[in-house]
Amino acid sequence: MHSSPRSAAAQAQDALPFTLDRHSPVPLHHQVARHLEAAIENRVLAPGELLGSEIDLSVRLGVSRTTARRAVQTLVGLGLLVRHRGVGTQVVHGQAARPLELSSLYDDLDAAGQAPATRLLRHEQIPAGPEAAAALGIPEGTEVTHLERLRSARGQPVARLHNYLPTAVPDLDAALLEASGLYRLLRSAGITLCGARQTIGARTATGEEAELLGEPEGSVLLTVQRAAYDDTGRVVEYGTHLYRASRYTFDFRLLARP
Amino acid sequence: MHSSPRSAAAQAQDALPFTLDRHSPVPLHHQVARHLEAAIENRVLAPGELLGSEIDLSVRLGVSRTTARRAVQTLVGLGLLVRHRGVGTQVVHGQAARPLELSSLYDDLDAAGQAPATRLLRHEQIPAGPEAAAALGIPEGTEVTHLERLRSARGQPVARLHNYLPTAVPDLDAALLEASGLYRLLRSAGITLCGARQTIGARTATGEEAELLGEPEGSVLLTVQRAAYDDTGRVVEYGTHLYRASRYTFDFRLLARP
DNA sequence: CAGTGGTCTAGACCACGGG
DNA sequence: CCGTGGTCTAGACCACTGC
Repeated sequence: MHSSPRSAAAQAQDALPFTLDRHSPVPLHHQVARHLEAAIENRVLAPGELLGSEIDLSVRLGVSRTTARRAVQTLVGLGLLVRHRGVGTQVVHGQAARPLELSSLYDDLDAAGQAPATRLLRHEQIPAGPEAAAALGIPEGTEVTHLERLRSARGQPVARLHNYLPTAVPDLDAALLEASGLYRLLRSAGITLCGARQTIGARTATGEEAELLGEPEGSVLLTVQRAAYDDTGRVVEYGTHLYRASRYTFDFRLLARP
Repeated sequence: MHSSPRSAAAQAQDALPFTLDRHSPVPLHHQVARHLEAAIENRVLAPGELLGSEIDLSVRLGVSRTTARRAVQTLVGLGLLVRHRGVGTQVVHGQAARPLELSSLYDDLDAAGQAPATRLLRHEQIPAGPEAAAALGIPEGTEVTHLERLRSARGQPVARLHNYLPTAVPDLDAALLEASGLYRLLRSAGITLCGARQTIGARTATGEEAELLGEPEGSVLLTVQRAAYDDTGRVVEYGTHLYRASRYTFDFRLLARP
């Protein structure tokens, strides 16, 4: 580590002359983490490269070791850095392993340039059936908001979406629902989703389903039931969806238990 | 919070008279987290119940606030506790939202009492094909270990599993492979998986696949491709699997990005 | 206003890994 | 051996909540 004239770690740190704003409302450790993340993203810090020690980092940034360490910890949690006791901290090899996201189909398609579109087939208040009631944790027959939507990408139907919301969400009109994803609208309404339980299966399509999705009868569908909850653990949305298996697959990441 | 004669929070804390072993190799914050988790699991701390403040907790346990806070933080990360500034920390409502695990099918079935069994159909060293090579990040034609297994539950076939390993794993014999899950064996061999990228789709079965799985030809299968990587981001296993959709669904949790 | 969680500091000791 | 990350402490100030 003391190879002359200067160690690789010291050189790596020289490439990080970013400044911190101590009067910003954004926490110091978060500022540090953001800058480190950007450096890794831009390959300023190459995969496998050793960062300087936490002590060095804290001294150079003028923060306590605890704060520097917390920033590093964040990136370790994101899978961008790896720490080895007695060795040091290095940028992870291979493609970064970003953690799982609670994805919105609309946003996913949008990000992939698939030109998503939505047709609102139903928007009503109905008494909750047994399945939706159980998933939402409310008594059967309670009034819930029910949505049925047909999602297309590049002009072709991809999915039929059924959603049940236990609370009436204001400002949830057809125009908005056809122009954006439901999760984005819920967030705008002040409902922050924290996670979801999800079940994926597959079966053949009924005649009605096949016609709606533009598939031959008996073709293969992916089925999804998803219950999304907020940060208090309350289920705020339950959906049961069908995807054309010929045009869609689920792609996501798993994290091992620590 | 100062209702006489004693606050609910104080009562809740009285139910946690656990002792800490300061000479144990297991960290204090982890001991605290384990005990808190058990208390929540056993409903000693009821959902929605307020814990005492972090200061109280640290004083009662005789640790610093930082240590107590770290334990609480762990459980917040696990989705068991929720914190609100100015209010306090409370046990999450509804069913606990345990985070996602990198599951082993064998262990999942075992835990569900489904009496899993494995038949080893193939175990060989072969040159990597284009798909496996790309997934493993190695040149095409490199020698890899290839496994083909048939997984059953309660005597009925459930899945056909193909696995590719870039390194020859010693002690990977038929007896072990038929008596346990692959991930458990890899862990025993010192390979610790950290996460995985996964794609789930569906299609109909070919005649050969249908026969192997005991399904009629043309029945629906769930398809899974999974690349598992270790803590350095290197892919250490690639698998492509088929599941009988009539007998299996994927059940897992998603966490929203923070 | 008092109490809460959120952040930050400047120290300390330990366990591990490499030279 | 020394440097690393892993843990822990005792204090401090702030922003937010509810009364």
